[in-house]
Amino acid sequence: MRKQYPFDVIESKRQRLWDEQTAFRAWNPQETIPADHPFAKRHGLTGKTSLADLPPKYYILDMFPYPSGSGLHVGHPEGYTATDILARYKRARGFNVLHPMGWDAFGLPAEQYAIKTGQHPRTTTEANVTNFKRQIKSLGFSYDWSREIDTTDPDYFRWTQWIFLKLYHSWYNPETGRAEPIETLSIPNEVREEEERASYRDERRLAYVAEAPVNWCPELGTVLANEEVVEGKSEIGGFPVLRKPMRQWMLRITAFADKLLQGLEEIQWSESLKEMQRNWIGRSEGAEVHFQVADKDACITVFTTRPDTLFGATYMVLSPEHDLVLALTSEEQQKAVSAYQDYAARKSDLERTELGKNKTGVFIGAHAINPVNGERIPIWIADYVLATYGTGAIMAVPAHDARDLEFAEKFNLPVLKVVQAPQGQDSIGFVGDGVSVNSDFLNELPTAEARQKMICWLEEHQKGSRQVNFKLRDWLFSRQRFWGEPFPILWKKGRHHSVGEHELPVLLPELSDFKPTSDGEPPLARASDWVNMKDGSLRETNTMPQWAGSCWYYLRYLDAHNKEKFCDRETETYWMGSGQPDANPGVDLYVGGTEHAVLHLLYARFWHKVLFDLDLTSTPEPFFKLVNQGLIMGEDGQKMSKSRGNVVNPDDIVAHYGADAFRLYEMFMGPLEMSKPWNTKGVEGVYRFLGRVWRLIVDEESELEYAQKTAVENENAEQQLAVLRLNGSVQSGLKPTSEQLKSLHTCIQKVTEDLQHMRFNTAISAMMVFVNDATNWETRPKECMKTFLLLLHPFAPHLAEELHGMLAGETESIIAYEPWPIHDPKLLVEDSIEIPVQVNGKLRDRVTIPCDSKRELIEALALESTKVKTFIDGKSVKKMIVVPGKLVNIVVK
RNA sequence: GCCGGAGUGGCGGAAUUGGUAGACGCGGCGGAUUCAAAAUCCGCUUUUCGCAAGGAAGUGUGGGUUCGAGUCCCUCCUCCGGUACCA
Repeated sequence: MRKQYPFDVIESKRQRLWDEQTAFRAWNPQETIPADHPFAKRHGLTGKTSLADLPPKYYILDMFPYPSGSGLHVGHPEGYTATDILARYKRARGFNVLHPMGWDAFGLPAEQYAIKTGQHPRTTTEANVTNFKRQIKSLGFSYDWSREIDTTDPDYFRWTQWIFLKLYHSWYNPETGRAEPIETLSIPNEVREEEERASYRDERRLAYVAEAPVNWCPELGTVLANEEVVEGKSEIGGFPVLRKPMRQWMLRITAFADKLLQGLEEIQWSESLKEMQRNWIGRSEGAEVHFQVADKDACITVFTTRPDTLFGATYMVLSPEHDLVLALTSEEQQKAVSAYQDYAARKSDLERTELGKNKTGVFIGAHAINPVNGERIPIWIADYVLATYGTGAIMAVPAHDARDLEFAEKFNLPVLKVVQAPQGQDSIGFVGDGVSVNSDFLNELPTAEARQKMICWLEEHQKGSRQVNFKLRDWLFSRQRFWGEPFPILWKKGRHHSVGEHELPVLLPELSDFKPTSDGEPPLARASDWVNMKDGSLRETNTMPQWAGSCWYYLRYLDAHNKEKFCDRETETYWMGSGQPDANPGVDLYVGGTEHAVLHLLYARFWHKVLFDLDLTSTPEPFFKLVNQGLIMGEDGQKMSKSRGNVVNPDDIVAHYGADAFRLYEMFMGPLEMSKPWNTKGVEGVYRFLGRVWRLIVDEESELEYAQKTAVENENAEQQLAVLRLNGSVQSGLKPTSEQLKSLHTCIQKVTEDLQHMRFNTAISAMMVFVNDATNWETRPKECMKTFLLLLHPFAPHLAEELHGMLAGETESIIAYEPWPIHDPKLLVEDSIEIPVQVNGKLRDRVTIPCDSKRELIEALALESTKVKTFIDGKSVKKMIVVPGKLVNIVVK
C-alpha cells in the first residue's frame, strides 16, 4: 500500500529537532532560559527569570505507567494523547506548561520474574523502561524529558523515605485537626517510665507498628492492603487471601477521613469518582451504646446508626475475634465457642464472601442488659459481625435489620417490632424510616426525631454518646518483598527508631535470591550483613508498597533534580498555583484510568494533606481537575487481553500509519471518558484525512520526484524532503474570499470550543469539514492554510510542524510556540438564513429569510409556502411560534 | 441488593439553554480515472410505501409535561463500572 505521505521520515525528523532544541522544557522560577529557546522568544524573556516574569502556569499530568514487560498497549496513549493535545494547546495560549513523564517502576512482576529466572529486578526494570520510553517517544508527546523520574532511582526514593520519616515523626492532633511534629504531643504526667513514654509516643505516630489481623496472601508471600483485596482474592494474580494476625507498619489515614471527605467538595472530579471515594471512606453517623453484662463486671460497647430501635434489641452479637469473648463465655459454652472461633479463623475472606448469607453463630452463655428497658438479652458470637468495623460488636434488632432477622429466624431469637412501616408495608423486616412504636418515650416519633431523642437520652444517662464511624481502615504499609523502598527504620531491643535524614537513601542490599527465607522472613532478611548493624541494631526487612512512590511523584516533577530538598518551595508555589490568584490550586489536569479511583488517588491525597499540614506543600489538595479516560476494548468489543488475542500493539499502528494518525484516531473514536472498541479501519479514515491535508499543501509531482529519489538514496530520505514543492493552488498574498474565511473561522471557533471542553472527537470532525471544503477551493490562500495548521498541530504535531516549516520557512518560530488563532465573529455573520417551518410540530418546509427579519415578515413568509399551505388548508391557525433564528411552528386546528 | 454511568442507522459516534435527529468517520452501493488493479476523486446510503413528486414511522419500553422531547418528569427493561454481612 502506498503511503499517504512520508510520515515515517517526517516524524523521526520532527522528534529529533524537538529533542535538539529541548523544545518542551518547562521553566522554573530562577532558571536561566537560553535566549534562543522558543519559549524565551515567544515570551520575550531573557536571562534569569523570577516568579513574576513567568507566564501563568499550567500543570498537566498523566498517571505515570508501571513499565511492564509487555510494553505499551493502546490504552496508555489514549490518556497521553489527550493531555498532549491540551499541553500543546495551552502552550499556544501562552501558558508555561509543565507536562512530565516518569516510571512507577517498583512492583511485583519484576520480582516474580527474578525469582523464576534469577535476573535482578533492576535489570528487568531498566529494560522495560527503555522499551516504554522508546514507544512513548515514538508518539511525539511534548514531555519535558529533563524531569523524567523513576521511583526505583535512589535519588528519587531517598525522598520517598524522607516523607515516610515525616509521617513517622508526626502525629494527628485532634484539637488542631492537623498533622503536627511528634514533639508537640504532650505525654500525660502519670506516664513516667521512659519506656512507657516512648511507647505512648510510638502509638500515636502517623506511621506506627501494630499487631493486627492482616490480609495474608500465601501465593504472593506478602500481606496486602484492604484496597488490594478484591472479593477475597489478591488484586494482582487473583490468589486467595487469608486473615492472619501479624505485626505490620500502618499509616494513620483514618485520622484524615473527614478531611479526605470534605476535600472532595473543592475539586473538579467526576461525580462517580468522588462517590467511589466517599463510599470507600464510608462515613456514617450514629451512636455508641454501652450494654452492661449481667452478673459480670464488664461492658459491651456497640455502634449503631439506628439508636431509635434500641427498644427492639433482643440479643447481641460479638465478632468471633472480640476481646471480651473469652472473659464472658460461660463454662458450659466454652467448648462450642472456641470451636466456632477456630472455624471462623480458618475461613478465608473468599469463603466468607461465598458463604455469604448462610448465618452461623454460637451462644456464649452470657447476657447483657438493654440499658433502655433493663431487659436481659443473650450474647452470641457470629462471623457476620466484623471485628474491623465499629466496635466489633452489635446490638441486634431483628425486626428492622435484614441480617439480624435472618439470624434470629435461624436460631429462634425473639423479634420485636419497634418501627411502624408506612401504610401497606410489613413492619417486620422494614429497614427504612417510619414511626417508633413499642418504644416508651419514643412512641409516635418519626425515625429522624426518635434517633436524636435517643442519643440525648443515652448521653444524659451516660449509657452512650453520639458517634461517627468510618469504613476506612488504617493503611497497611509494609510488604514482605524485595523490590520496593526499604524502610528508613532500625530496630534495637525490640523498639524501632528512625535512620537519620542525612543517612538517606537507605539502599536495597545486593541479593541473588529474592525468595522469602525458609522461616518466612522477607527476602531482605537474607542480607544479614545489611540487616545487622555494627551497633547491634537491626534493619527493618519489610519494604514499602508500590503505592509509596506514586503518592508524591507529581511534586518531584516540579524540581526533579533538587539534591537538598524534595522540592523547592518557590517552585512548588508557582506550579501548584498558590502564588497566582487566577491559577487552579494543584495539578491543573490529571488524566488516568479508573482503576486508581480508591487506591492511588486516596493514598496520594492523604500524603498530600499530611505534607500540607506540615507546611511542606501549599495546597490542601493535589489534583484540582481529574478526568478518567475510558477503556479501549478490542476489535471484538471485549476487553483487550492476551488470552483473547485481541490486543492491539501501538508499534504496529505507528509503523503502518504513523504516530499522527494513531493519535488522531485515538481521539476520534469517541468521547475520552467513554469506553469504546478499537477498529483499525477507523485508523485508515483519519490516515486518509492526514493525506488530504498533505496534498492540500504539497505538490504531487514533487512528491513523485521525492519518492523516486528516496527509492535510490534511501538513507537520505530526510534531506530529500527539500525537493518537495508547494501545491500550485497555495498562493501567498492572496486575499481569501469571504466563503474561505467563513469556513476557516467556523473551524477555529469549533476547535477552540471543543478543546476547552476536551471534546476531541468533534474538534477533529470540524477539521475534516474544513479540509473537505478546502479541497474544492481553486486557490488556497497561504495564510488560511497556515492558520489551519495551527489548529491541527496539537492533534497531529509532526505533520503540522513539517507543513508549517514548508509554508513559513524553517527560520520562523516552530509551530509549537505560535499563538493560537482567534476567530472573528464578524466573519461568521450571515445575511440570510434558512429556517424550518413546522405545522403542529412537524417539519413541512424550509424558508430562507434575511437575518434581521421582523416577526411579522417571518410569519408571512412561512404562511406563503405552498407546502405549508397544503397542511393548513381548511384549518384555522390558532397560534404561531417564532423562535428568532431557529424556526417557525404553526399551530392549526 | 445498593451507588454511579450508558442505551441514537449495518458500525464508531454528532446534535449549545427543549427548536431541521443521524454532523464527521467506517462499511456498503454507483460512477470517474486505469489495459487492469491499488490509490485517488465525485455521488448515494435510517427504515418503509411510491415510477416520481411526496408521504408515513423513527433516538431501549410504557406513560406524562409542552406549540414542539434524543434532550425535562415518572415506570419498567438491558448493558457497563464500583461496592457489598459496614450494624
